[in-house]
Amino acid sequence: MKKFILADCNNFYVSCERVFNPLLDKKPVVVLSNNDGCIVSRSDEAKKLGIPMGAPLYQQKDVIEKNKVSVFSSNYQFYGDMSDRVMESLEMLTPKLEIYSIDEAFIKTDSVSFGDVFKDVINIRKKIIKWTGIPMSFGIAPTKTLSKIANHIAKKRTSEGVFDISENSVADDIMKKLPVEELWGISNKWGERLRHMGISTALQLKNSDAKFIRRHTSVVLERMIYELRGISCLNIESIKPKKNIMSSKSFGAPIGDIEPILEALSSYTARACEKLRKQNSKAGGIYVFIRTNPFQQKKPQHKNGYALNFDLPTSDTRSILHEARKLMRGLYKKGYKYHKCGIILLDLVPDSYKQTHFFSTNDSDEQNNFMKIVDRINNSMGPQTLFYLSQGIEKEWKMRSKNRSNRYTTKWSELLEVN
DNA sequence: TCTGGGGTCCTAGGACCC
DNA sequence: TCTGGGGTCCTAGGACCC
Repeated sequence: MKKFILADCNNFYVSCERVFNPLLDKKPVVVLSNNDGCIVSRSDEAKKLGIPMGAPLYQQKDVIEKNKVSVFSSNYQFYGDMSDRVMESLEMLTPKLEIYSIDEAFIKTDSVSFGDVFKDVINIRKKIIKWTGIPMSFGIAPTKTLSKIANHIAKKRTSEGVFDISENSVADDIMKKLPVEELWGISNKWGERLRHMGISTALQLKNSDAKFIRRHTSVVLERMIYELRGISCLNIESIKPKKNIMSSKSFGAPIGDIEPILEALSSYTARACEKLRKQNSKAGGIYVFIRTNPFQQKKPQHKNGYALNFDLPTSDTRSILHEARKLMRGLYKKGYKYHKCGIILLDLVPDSYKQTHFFSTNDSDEQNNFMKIVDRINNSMGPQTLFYLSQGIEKEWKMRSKNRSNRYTTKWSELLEVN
């Protein structure tokens, strides 16, 4: 019998912080998004205080101060490295793995007996904690969608962190009480439409007419119905190169002048190009955008974006920088306080892709070698060892990050000290 | 004062062709 | 007074995820 298992790290960013700082155990802890804007990870204790997921930090100041909640700025270098450790461990212990996000992976197994899978998973969970320090939950089911539900139950209702929802009656019992919006792939908007159609629980969706739903909504929901019935429509996906690569950030403070905006854009562009070369791709075009703060509707609003296709796909930071900055000069308007800008690399192709352009005189080998050297230096000596002057040196646009923990696992200078 | 960043997939509708 | 129909491809935008 084929099974899907969803393995999910509990409160991942908080758990990472706790690995190197055990004093945080059993205490309320939250981790913030970029720019210290929103709360994106909460310990169980913080959840109990009623701090919602995604809430802006400033709205929770009172409850945080009153309850002495520990607050951390995001530390993605650190979390990314911890994620690698967890995923590599899972890969060693399981037959087939799809890494779905920084803290989640689907496992597919063809094991025969139900009892064995459960016991195996309990053991896997123990090993991951021992090797990495990160607690995980596992949901076992005949389809991906059901494994999501099982995982949810594993987190909420079990002490061993593993739940199997393969038994039909068990599944129905749980789905009867599960609001339709809590399903993987359904959110407020769709939930509302379904409720208008008289469907408010997962069980009702499972038992509704798939063809009717397809006609009135979309193929996505039709597939979901089959998945809820235990008929697998979504398989394990192998690692694919990204189709788009984005880099964007809101500024540490609103900016009116174009120069710092161009610097910020240059930095994001350099970052995006690094990611591009890391997955051995070239970009066929770019989209550059800029906007004011949409939360401040009383102030003048401006939002603009523009796409450009290259003559030939490229991964050379220098030429992409040049085009991106040119686009930005066209997008920017004087008189606004801008809040965020960014770039998306589009139409990615493998870098082996060669097509000579009739008028092109580019020596692309020379370009590739130059970029390879830059990447190698930055990889071995640390990010930003080499950077482009257009990224600026003062960096007044730089994001806020008041309470970042050490990059314990990726920086020699920030190793944990034991006294 | 302060509201994340980075992705994917699907659909509708326009452009274009014969 | 009358002005085709059917197919494909592409793009923008919506919705969703973590």
